[in-house]
Amino acid sequence: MVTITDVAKAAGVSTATVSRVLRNKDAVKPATRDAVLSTIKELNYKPNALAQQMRTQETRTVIVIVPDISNTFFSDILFGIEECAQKYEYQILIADMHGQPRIESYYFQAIQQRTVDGIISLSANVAKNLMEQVAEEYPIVVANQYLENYHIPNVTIDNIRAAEAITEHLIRLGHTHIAHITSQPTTLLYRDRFNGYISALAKHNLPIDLELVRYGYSSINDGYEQMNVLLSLNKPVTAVFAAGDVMAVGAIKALKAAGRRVPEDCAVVGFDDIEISKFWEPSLTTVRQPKKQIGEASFRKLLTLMQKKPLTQMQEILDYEIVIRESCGYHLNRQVPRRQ
Amino acid sequence: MVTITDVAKAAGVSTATVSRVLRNKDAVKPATRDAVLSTIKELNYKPNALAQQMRTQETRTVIVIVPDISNTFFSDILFGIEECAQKYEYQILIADMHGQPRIESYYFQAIQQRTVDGIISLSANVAKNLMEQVAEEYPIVVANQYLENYHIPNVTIDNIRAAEAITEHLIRLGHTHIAHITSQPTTLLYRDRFNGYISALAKHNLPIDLELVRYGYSSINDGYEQMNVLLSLNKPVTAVFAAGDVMAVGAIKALKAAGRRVPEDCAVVGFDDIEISKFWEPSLTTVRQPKKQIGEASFRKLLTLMQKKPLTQMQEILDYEIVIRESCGYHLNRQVPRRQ
DNA sequence: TTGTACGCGTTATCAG
DNA sequence: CTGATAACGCGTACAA
Repeated sequence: MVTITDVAKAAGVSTATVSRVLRNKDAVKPATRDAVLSTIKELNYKPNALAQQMRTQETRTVIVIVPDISNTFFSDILFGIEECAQKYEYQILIADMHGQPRIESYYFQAIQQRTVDGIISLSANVAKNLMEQVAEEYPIVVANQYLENYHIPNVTIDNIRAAEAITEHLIRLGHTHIAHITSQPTTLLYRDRFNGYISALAKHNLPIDLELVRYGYSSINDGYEQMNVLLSLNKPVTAVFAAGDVMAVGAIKALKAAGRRVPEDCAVVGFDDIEISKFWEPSLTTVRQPKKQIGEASFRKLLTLMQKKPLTQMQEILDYEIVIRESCGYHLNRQVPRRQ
Repeated sequence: MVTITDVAKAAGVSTATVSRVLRNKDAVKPATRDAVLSTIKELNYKPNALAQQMRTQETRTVIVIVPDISNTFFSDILFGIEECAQKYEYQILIADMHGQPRIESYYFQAIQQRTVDGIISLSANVAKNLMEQVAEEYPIVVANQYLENYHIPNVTIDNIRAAEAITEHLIRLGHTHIAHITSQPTTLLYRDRFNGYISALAKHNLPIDLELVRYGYSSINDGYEQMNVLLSLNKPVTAVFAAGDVMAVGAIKALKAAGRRVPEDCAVVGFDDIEISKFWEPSLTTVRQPKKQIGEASFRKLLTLMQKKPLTQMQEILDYEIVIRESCGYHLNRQVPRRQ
């Protein structure tokens, strides 16, 4: 391995000068600079990043903790993060949790080992004490998710209002018996969406039937199974609000398998607006989260933290948008499905 | 920041002893070990990974270069890599190319900077000279992809035979006019699949019409557009072999949009067996690649390289499997669609 | 069983 | 403009 010392010797200068040429900052006589550059090329010298990082105490690397990278919702957020990071010459590492919370904890340790300068977590499932302790000392931003009573910077949409809005969309279409398929209520995110759903029903004086609220995790299969449970209840449900597009897709499959048409016999709406939603049949009415912007905003927040500048706001709330496609039945020129 | 020296001082021992306790290798008197451990806990000392890596000259980190992480095909391979890496206590970094080849080059540089111990590339789009030069000196494995005349270890299936097999499956179902939607022929992978397709047709004395071979990239939309081109040709096509499931899905959408039933009016088969394929309607007949095993095998190969052990075989060919679902029409109790 | 001392490859400080 | 030299935090001969 060729080091800076080798280059210095070969070029007949000191290592300091080579370093200066490399960092292109301090003044160096053009002649010596050229000499150094040519020997660098000649020896095919590559600076040892490890040594640099150790010396400067910064890695210019940020780790993003992703619950499940195969979900395009997360990869879209990631894209926003990466684009923004590139501008500021930061490198992004991706840590896929594969649903194992201990992986997140692991990376929360990693930052204490100085191998990254900051963390963006799209999960926030770490134990509260570890999270707060680490966040006190190191740059950490939580995106998409957030936690009650935590003092950790985060970026999200207003999940309560968004859930309320899409539920009201169904209500406006005439539905009065709307089911809700959601994920684990231990996650604040899903509690918010649930609350938005309930609040919309209440606002319109619709009956609230908690049996119509079904809890899965977040896979297609979970949506499928919970929809089957709903069907087995034999209740007059004419619409379903799934707290995520992936589960909505599963619900649609279950309905079709049971011989129900979507949206004619039962409307379905989702949440997130992932890539597949517009390709699905029927295409999905859903809440679009500004995924790329969530990514950008969270990186910017993290950058402020890493630069030790003051944070103007702890919590950043971005705008959502209701995307109306086929699965809600909006475009049908007919009445709401009759209750069974 | 608390360093090993701080711990040593506080515990009243030398840094060497602290280091020994940490690495749990050399003999240390139980009493002193306990003392050291308790002060470590007390001071909340975390070893600086950067310094460790610099000292040992290894990072126990491997980078995986992925063309597009939002494609579940790649995330499934990644899963196999990660699982295997964990066993050997290696860390995985994911580098998403977002279709930009220069990102791959960037990471090929990264290894020369010692920030990772090895590279697994699922892309292999780097310039040949850079690739070979780097591979000569550093541990590199190419998976899924491969290159002609390169001396770089790689793991794949036999794409030629697999393509031939699935084309023959269509032929056995009675199809004689089979189109092929594929990706850029600059990629050896797709040339192989094309060759398998041609070879199957030739073997069964079927006419070869190169106008029925359409080139997109690899998105749903590419499949959609190329299928529309095929339709506009007004040729008696009754089956389509798409060189990837994503494009197959696009083709199915185009067929449906044109009012053709799949598989009744036109059969479609894909390649890869990605997650969505079994959920799509109709579910996709395809070639299943052993994604997890590809991941595992490529990590194992890389490990051998990193340990500087001799490689028994440069090229590892894994088994594929034809997965028969709905889209090929195998389960229909009817004749092959009549040609238009 | 433990401590001393050196070096990993850089960058930054301080003289010159 | 350039060169010595001291860190950065750790692991490891070597000595004790």
